[in-house]
Amino acid sequence: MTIRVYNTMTRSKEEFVPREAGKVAMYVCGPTVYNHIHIGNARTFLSFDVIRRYLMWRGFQVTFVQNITDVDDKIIKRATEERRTPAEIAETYTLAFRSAMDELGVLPPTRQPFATQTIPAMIDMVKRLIERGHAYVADGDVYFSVRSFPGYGALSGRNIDELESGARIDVDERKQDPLDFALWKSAKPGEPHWPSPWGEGRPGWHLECSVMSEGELGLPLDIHGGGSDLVFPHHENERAQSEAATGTMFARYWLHGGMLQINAEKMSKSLGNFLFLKDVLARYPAPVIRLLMLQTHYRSPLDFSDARLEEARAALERIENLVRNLRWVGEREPEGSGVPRPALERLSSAIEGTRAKFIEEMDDDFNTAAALASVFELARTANSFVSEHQGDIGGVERAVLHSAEELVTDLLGALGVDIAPETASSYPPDVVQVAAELAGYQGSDPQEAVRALLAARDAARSERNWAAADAVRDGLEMLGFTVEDTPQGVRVIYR
RNA sequence: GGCGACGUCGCCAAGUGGCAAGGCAGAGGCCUGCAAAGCCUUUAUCCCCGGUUCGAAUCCGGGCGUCGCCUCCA
Repeated sequence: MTIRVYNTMTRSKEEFVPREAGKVAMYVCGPTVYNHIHIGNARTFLSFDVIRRYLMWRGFQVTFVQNITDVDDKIIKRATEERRTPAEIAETYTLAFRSAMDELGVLPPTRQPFATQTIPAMIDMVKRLIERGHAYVADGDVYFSVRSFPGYGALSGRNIDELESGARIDVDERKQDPLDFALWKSAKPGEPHWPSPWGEGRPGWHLECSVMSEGELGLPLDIHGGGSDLVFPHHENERAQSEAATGTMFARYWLHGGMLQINAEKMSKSLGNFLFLKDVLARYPAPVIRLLMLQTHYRSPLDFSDARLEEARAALERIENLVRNLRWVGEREPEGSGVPRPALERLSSAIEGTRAKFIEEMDDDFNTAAALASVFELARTANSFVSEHQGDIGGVERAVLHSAEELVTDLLGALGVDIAPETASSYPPDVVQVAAELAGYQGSDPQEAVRALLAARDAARSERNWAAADAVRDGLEMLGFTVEDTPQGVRVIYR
């Protein structure tokens, strides 16, 4: 079985064959650290986190490199506004970025180079481009000559002449062609600067990704990823620089994620309709946000809203309940005499079928929505099995149900969704007080207190004293517990 | 103006030639002392018009609508 990916370069799905068997060299454009990242940035990083995790799950050794762009016009602008140095701005938002990614559950990159620590290699690439006739110096600036690179436009599907006629490009006298872009910019007073053969200056956008990806991974990269708004000009220019400088293919597969929208419009800082990731994380747990993203294919536009977050929350609960139900059955002593063989075999084959379907869908350009559907179908099958046969669960059945539980957590884990285990250790201390009032509990241990409350409720129920029983349940629910009476007895969930 | 993507149930969404996945929400029912969880039942000639085909949501042409890129953008 092979994995197929949609390659922007060829506009088609292709079989994924890495340059070295079993290993994947992956580069995803990281943030320019001039502000907190927004939920649209987060979508892209989440999409590539899922791709990376899935490739790992499928047995590839993935080297994942993501840059931090810590020198840029926007950082300088922000620094001026806040009367801080660009380095301070960059540091502040680098730390914010890392902690937000961590909270979102995005795996840290294998390596995360900084643009400012790669300046000599950038200067070196600019030199190579000048030597090869792909760049020229003008007044302390260095420009890349797009006409010197025959494949320019191939990635984004445009040609130079059309771009020029469409032109909203500022005409700069120093450029030989309006589409030429800066490799090196001479520094104005007060701007960060580094010495170079062309005078004090700083690198242009695009250059850092070319240099860092090559430096960390070597060429060609297997996967180069980013949001679809980076296709032009950023990735087009990166590719032109790198291939012109090295004569080697830059990236084997170009993957681009769809835009996140709010009210059917792209969210962007310039439109002012953006949400910071940190603010969304303050209201919804990371797995809810991740599940919302997973329910749409990574290349499609995704409309983001509170309503969709609520839906995702409910959908995640369905999966969590499934796992909880399976664990609950698995932890009981098997008492039943067994389930008819055909029913058990249907369950077993559903479990195997789910794994196969999940892999088939994910192998097809990371179709997370369809892969998730296979898990939901298993939920129905396993839940009905339990509800139909709950009195007959024996050792064999228990083992099969346990394998279903393991499969669900494994598959969701492959997508980066951790199904939270029950954490009995973190019961709130207030429960002791409630237990003292309602159950005459004398001790100080929250877990014992809960047990005492449940025993008191049980006693009340057997006397058909519903008021007393419900008082216990209400007391527990006020503290965040959910009390459920199952055919196997009462269980309590704390979240 | 140029290039590109998309239009599938009330909402979200998968599905690129052969009986239209899944999630959320709604309705009815089962289970329960009541709940919770769960189960069952229930809602789609796939934007419109033509064409190709034995057969089209899926391919082709036209129309309408939405969005993205072309300028910093994930």
